[in-house]
Amino acid sequence: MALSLSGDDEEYDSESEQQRAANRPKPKVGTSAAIKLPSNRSSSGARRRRTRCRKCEACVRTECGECHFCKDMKKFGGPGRMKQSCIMRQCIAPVLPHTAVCVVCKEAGKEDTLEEEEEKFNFMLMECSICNEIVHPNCLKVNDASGVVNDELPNCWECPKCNHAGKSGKVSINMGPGFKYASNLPGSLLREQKSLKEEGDASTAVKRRPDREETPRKKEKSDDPYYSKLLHHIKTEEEDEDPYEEEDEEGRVPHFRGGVERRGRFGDPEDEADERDSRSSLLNPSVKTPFGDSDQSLCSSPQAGPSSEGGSETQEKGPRRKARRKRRLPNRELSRELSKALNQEIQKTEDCLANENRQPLKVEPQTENEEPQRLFRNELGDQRPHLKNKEMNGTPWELRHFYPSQITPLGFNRSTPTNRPVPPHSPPKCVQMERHVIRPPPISPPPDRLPLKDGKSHVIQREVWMKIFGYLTHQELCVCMRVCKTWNRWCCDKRLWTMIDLNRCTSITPLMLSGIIRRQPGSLDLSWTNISKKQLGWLINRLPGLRVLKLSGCSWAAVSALCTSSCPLLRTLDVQWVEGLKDAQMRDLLSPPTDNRPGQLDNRCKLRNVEDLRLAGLDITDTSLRLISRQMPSLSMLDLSYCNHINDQSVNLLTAAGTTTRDSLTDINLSVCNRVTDHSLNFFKRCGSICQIDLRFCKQVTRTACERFIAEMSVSVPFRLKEDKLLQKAS
DNA sequence: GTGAACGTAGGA
DNA sequence: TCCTACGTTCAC
Repeated sequence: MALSLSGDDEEYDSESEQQRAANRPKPKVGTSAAIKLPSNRSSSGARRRRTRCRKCEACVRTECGECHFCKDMKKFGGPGRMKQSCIMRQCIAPVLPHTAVCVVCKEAGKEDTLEEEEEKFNFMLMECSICNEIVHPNCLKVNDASGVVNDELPNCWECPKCNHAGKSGKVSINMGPGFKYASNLPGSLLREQKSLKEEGDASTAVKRRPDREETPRKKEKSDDPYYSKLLHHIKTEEEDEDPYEEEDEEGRVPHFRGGVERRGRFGDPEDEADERDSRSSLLNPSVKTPFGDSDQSLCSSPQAGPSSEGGSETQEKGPRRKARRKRRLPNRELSRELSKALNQEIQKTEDCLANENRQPLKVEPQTENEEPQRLFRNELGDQRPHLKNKEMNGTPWELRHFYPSQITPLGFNRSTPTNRPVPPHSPPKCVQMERHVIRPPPISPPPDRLPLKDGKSHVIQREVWMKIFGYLTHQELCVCMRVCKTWNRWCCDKRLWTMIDLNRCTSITPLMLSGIIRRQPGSLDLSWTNISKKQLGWLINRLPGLRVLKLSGCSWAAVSALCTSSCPLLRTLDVQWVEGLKDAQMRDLLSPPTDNRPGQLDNRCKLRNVEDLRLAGLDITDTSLRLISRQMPSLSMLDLSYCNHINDQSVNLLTAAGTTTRDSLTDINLSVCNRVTDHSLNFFKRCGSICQIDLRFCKQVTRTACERFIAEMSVSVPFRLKEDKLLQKAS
């Protein structure tokens, strides 16, 4: 028995009840939270709590003061009930406490006193993720077995005894060292499938064992010195991560990731499509079409994860989809490729992590057909009427497709309206991810140099490689990630992922979400995706450093996640063409966060630091503009194009005396606002910082008025007409 | 299913 | 002794 806490639990229950009665406001029934550590720690014992390494990037950061947990802290005015570390300070490599000792010799780790790497390993404390026993490997007298080192978590392995006995790490699904705040992950997003627990241990034990033996991260202690193994990484990597070998493995997990997809990028597209079709037919005759087109493959395919939501578009029949594909824009293709590659890479990372942590990522279906069928039944349930035939904001969809392609205002990275992806009706139902911690990435993922086959290291240092990687596109980075483990780690460096663009990716999967968190981008483009409210809320709460968020074309249901979450550093918010976003919703968006803890009051606008706000195509009126001018003192760029309710009075509001926007606005886009007239130009004369006024396609604005504006402003600020009715400050 | 709450381990 | 925060439970 790996974790036989039952006895302790019973004993502790009564005790903790008494304690709680005194401490908790509301008496609760049940067991206490913490595990009582037995005085004599043995193999039957509870796990040692881990503590900060105090060295990693996260540990040396200061608290952000803005995240969920910071806000709870007393020092930030919170009640201090949650007692959790700042999201930004989640230690990347939590270590055993200083008080930990070897269960055999009762001594602490002694690796610091040794020079030889192999000796270091033998005398460092290693905690078994299965039996929790902490020992010096040297103190073990088991010669015919091997320990499996988890190189993601310091001092963690599966001890030779457990490994030899064939015990699996499954028992530590929620208990394993380093699995911090796993329970804080929304279960519907990141969770091992419920059935995982319910399904028979016997069957999973039988299954998982071979999986574990194939894990690329595994290191056998036995005869090979540990660190010489590390130095031979590159060799191991090449063997372990052979693409074709992996392909075999992927074939067994068809609903998560298909090897054909990856290979497809190197081969003939038509052949690949055929092969996908045939393979998918083999895998699941009922799920044929999604494989037939590459834009499906990006992430809403069964490979991309069972939570692939919605996507009625993705369920369309092959020929029709192929025809449409040819009309698509190159950036869309790129975006698809990227999301596909990202998804693959993320899945790979998840697989590795799951293996490292000895946790099953998923339960393989009993038959190959089983899981995909279930998935698609789930997805097909809800299909919204296609919005292409609808009108929004009084502008026919056809026109909305037409105009933006002609108008590309300078300084505004406008997303063009397109077919809105079908949003998820409900949070993912059958997500299969283990409850491992999603930690922010280290700034400089180890090792420092690329290990070579001959045991030496490559002459080029990591930082030089990083500079080279810096020239690659994300798509290319995803390819590099498949080269070897070291490159996989290095390419995950968040410096290479400051911007993540999933624009028009029709399905956002949990794997993608965790990949995003791991990369901690400063800029995230989720425009025209079917991200759900829960997913978005989960993301925002874990991206405290997010500065640019693009959600154009998403549903208000999803965007409303911004109402309850806080993104203090957000500078750019793009909510163009968000369906259902009107004045009432803007009010919710601009009101103080609703997730304040009791006793904690933050009346400041969640979006108070936004400088660039994109509201094109929304049915908003002066009511929203009043709020904006009050709540966004730093707003300098405002896109109100295609807002048919915007008129001269709106401009008057934004530029009125006493408003912050009067002085902060530098760029304003009012193109295709048909109620705006020449009179608005008079109001803009009051703006001290205005540099660009876009009035293109405003029917009631005349060129004469623009020229008059330029003439009158020339005394103080020289303007010019860059295009018809596009006024720009002359530099 | 989810995340707030909390006992207490561990460090200063 | 005080503070931080890990790892757990359980109310919602």
